[in-house]
Amino acid sequence: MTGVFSARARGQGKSARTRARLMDAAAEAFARKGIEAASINSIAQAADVSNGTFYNHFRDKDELVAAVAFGILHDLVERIDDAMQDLRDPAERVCFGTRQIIELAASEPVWGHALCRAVWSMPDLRHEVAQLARADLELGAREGVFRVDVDDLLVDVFSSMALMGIVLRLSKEGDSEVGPRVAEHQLRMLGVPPGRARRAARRPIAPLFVSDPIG
Amino acid sequence: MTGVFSARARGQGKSARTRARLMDAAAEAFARKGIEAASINSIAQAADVSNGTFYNHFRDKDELVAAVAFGILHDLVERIDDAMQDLRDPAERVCFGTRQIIELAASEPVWGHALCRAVWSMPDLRHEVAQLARADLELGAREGVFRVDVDDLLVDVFSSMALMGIVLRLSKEGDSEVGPRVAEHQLRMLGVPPGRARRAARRPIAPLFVSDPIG
DNA sequence: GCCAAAATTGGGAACTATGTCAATTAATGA
DNA sequence: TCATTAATTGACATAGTTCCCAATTTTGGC
Repeated sequence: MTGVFSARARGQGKSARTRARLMDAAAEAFARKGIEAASINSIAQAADVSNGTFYNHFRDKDELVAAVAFGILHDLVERIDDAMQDLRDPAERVCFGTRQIIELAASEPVWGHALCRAVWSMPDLRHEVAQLARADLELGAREGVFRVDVDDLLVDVFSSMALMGIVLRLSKEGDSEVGPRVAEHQLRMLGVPPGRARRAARRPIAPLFVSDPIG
Repeated sequence: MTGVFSARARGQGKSARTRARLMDAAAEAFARKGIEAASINSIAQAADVSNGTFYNHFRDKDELVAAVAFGILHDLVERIDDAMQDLRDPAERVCFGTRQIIELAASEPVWGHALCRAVWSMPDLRHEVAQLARADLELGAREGVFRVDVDDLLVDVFSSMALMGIVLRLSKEGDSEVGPRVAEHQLRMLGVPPGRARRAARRPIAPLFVSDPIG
């Protein structure tokens, strides 16, 4: 069985395919033994390439972890986006997104942690994913529901709150209230009146079934 | 000259003093050659301790980096706290703290980055430092300036915003506006009316002279 | 206080993983 | 076909980590 990254890289150049093989092998190894315990050599071996080849595709292990984590995050975001088709209210969309990403990341601790670790070392990837929330923030601003200027800084600060939500959810400190409460704080920051923020953030949402982010 | 950590550990047990010596040697080596380039062996040697001893005090290099980074952060926070003696308004105190920590961390890129990375892997240390902001949040809530319940989650979310500020300030994306803008978003989240939040966050502040966080 | 047992700390050799590099092989295209 | 570029290889140097034993410190009963 060939993993998600290889599948996605089919038809692309050899370099992209080798890179994808490494990422699949890494995803498998990380999930099985944890990130620390999976050595680069074993990953390279599982991908049928030599140690040296690994370094043609990734600067170091951190970059590999980041690439895999963001790949999976991208999948999750797409899935959440699909599930949001019918939601029209920007406040509800924002809450739904934050709460789902927290729950999904929390349901896969290895990826949740990898993500939190990767986010800070790879500004470009972070930025790219953060922009996925941007559309909803701009929609809200246009409709006057959010009373802020939407720019890069706002998007990043907004994302950092969700990220902290993931960390709290993963650690024992947090329970299922984390998502709604983080979302509520986000809405308040965006200028939604407290009462309305509270109600929107606590509205029940259908849990998203997560088969297995790895493939 | 003996470093800050050793000075702080004077009078404590031998174990604590050895640990402090390692941290001082590490701080010095990190600042001089960068974190990557400073090997455990060279640090242990500089601390007059064998390689194996290092691992009696730290699980791995990351933990050492985190310990040093948090130690320095602690110093910075104390210094900021001193400079805030005269500020009585909770909103202004919060803004001052956030803006100063962003500027100070940004003035020491090595530590700024180390901190951002360490924060996510060391929940206990993160939590401890985050609590330093708690007093001001509670003061504001008591006085009715902040309209939120102050609890662990709020404190952590609040901290994550400042942390993102540090990251943005360190990367090229951010300029000197980062501090005020992050602080403004924090105040809005805390329930301060937008106009007042904006004014408080943009009030000029005296830059804190930073001699050298390392000692 | 004193001593023996237990726990912790220090030492350094052995081991494992990371990352580099010159040499080799595969792909491209004129 | 052959020249040029790109991708891969695996041995090697370096750094990180483990292990086990000796030395030291702490603990707890007397």
